[in-house]
Amino acid sequence: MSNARLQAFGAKVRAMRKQKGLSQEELASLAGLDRSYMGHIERGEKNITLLKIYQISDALSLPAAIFLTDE
Amino acid sequence: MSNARLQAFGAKVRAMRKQKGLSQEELASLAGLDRSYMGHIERGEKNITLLKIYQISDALSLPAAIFLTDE
DNA sequence: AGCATCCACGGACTATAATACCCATTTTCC
DNA sequence: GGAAAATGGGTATTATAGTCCGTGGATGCT
Repeated sequence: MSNARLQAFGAKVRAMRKQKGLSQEELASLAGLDRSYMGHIERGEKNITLLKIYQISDALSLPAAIFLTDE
Repeated sequence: MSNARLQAFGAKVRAMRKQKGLSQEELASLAGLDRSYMGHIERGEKNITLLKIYQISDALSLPAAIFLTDE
């Protein structure tokens, strides 16, 4: 599994996570996700489901929509 | 599977689909999905994956972000 | 050097999304 | 009222999302 849109999503997550000064493991814990899964997401290797997207956006206190690219 | 955010997503898909004057079957066909699956999505019964969200937004020629609620 | 933190990546397993059917019910329109 | 179109909702199977464990490499710090 690999796709430009998934990579764009993951890159956005990573950027926002770093902006908050969190490690992958810290964000994963906040979002209630597995640490290695968070790594796969940021690398764009997984086709994440909608509710997981919300778990991450909740953990970062950001609207979920900002993680989706326009194109 | 049932959840307020999934229902909100489905409601948005339905609203946009009707605005374009399409049937579930027509939209499903445009998006390359099964008609009954589209029904489940609109009713908020499925936790859709990111790439499927894009398939639907592409079919409707709308940005994917508009289907995600802020809360 | 040694220790700690962070991340990439993999394997094995479980849960569930997604596909492809089906039939019943509702809605639409003549 | 009746036919056709549109939708609701179920079932069974396959594909894959997601979990849980580990290993190794890179970096920084004392």
